[in-house]
Amino acid sequence: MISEIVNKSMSSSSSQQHQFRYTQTPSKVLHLRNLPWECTDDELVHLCNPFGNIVNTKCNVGANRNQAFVEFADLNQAISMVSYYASSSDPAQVRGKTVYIQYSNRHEIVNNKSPGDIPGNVLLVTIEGVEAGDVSIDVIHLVFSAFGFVHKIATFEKTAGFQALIQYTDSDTAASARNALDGRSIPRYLLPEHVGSCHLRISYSAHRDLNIKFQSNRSRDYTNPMLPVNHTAIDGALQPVIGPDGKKKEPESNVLLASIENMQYAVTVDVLHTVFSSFGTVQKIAIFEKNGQTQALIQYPDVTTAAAAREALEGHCIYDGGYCKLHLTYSRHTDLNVKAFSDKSRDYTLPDLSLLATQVPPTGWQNPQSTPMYPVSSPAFQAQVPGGQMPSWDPNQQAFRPSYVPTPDNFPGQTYRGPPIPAYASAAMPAGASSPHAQRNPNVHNASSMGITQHGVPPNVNFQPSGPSPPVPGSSPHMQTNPMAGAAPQGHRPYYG
DNA sequence: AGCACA
Repeated sequence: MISEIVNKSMSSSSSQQHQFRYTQTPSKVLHLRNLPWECTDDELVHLCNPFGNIVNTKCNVGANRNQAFVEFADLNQAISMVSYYASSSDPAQVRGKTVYIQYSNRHEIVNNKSPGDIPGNVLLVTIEGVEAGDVSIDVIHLVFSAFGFVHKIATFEKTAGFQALIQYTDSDTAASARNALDGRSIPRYLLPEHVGSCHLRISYSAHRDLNIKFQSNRSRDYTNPMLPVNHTAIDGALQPVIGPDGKKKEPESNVLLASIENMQYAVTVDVLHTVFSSFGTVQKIAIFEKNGQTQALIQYPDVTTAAAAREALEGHCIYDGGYCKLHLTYSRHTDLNVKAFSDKSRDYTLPDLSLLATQVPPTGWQNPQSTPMYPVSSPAFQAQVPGGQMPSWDPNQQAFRPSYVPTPDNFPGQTYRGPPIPAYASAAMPAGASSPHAQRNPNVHNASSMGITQHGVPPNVNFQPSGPSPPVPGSSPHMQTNPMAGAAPQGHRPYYG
């Protein structure tokens, strides 16, 4: 007995713990633990209200969501509750669980509720890591119907990403869906193959009743089957097409979505422009991060060009050695809204005054099949694109780039490990000739010797558009013909697991 | 059963 006490006092030698255990100064904020994880604010209020006015609560706190804080208007009210249960024979309970109450070590509940935490019958769901086209409204409906009747769904795209408003009958249903799905992932088999993980972030919407005008591919009202159908939205070019194999195919688009795997090297707007310009005029480029993976949207003037680029580049690596492997799909977008000139985006369609003075008139891409799809010699690859194609903005023409100052530091030293040889002429370069080790000498930074002062072309651009000739197997050690081939088995993860 | 969160 005595030794126990001694041990305890010794083990709790830290002043923190000591204070915790013995000198809890009263606070009008109470800390409640051992709550059921389903505990609601209402239940907290119900429990604490008899002792005073509750001005704030914070529920479902902690890793197990089994703690809470309650703030009384007055310190004496908190004291009365603590002392009541300190001497009471029957303990405080929520849903039959004994709740342990003590003074919090803080004196107010701060930031109790962001708007999204105020319960309601409408959920705001952010689907991370996907584009709007990746998750159909039917999939969303399926997933969220598991918790109750879904009245309405409206989807939209915001800066936060692809979002959906899900309307349930009541906030209890909404809460159960939120509790079950927040942070979880939509099962892989319900998603297109190129989608990696896609986590749901769920908060409450302030909406009570969504105003759905049409049944369309972006909104549904399941309570009103008579609602007019927006056929253009449903049947339009954006509607997924079922391929001959019965699998969903994304509709073609003039905008490609590139997911870049194995991003060993920075992939800049310039690099992408270089790569994708081999197939036609690149109008706009936007680079962004989705779930830690770099993606880019590349806009061509027409679907045909985009299709040619996709066909040729799919599965290929920008850099030798399996680095920066491209996975291309069609985007839902048809016209990107990008900053004209930033490090993550470019709009090549805008007139550049400094360019117009000296610019060669742009010539449209004529026949991608009849000419080599990529320049044959590396240094001035940009200028040598056959067909007279001249982008309205040429990264190699420094004189025409008033606001663009190359910053070599953009390449972290440890990744910029070699001469920026845009070995774009894969045909002229035997597979394996460019061994990664030979090329990535950390001491070689002879960018300018290549005639390419633009920093955006990292080492050894050993790009191998297939075009007329098939890809060379084994040219990149890590290259898989089908990038998804190895991923399929583990793609099936347990439902919401 | 043991202190949140931007």
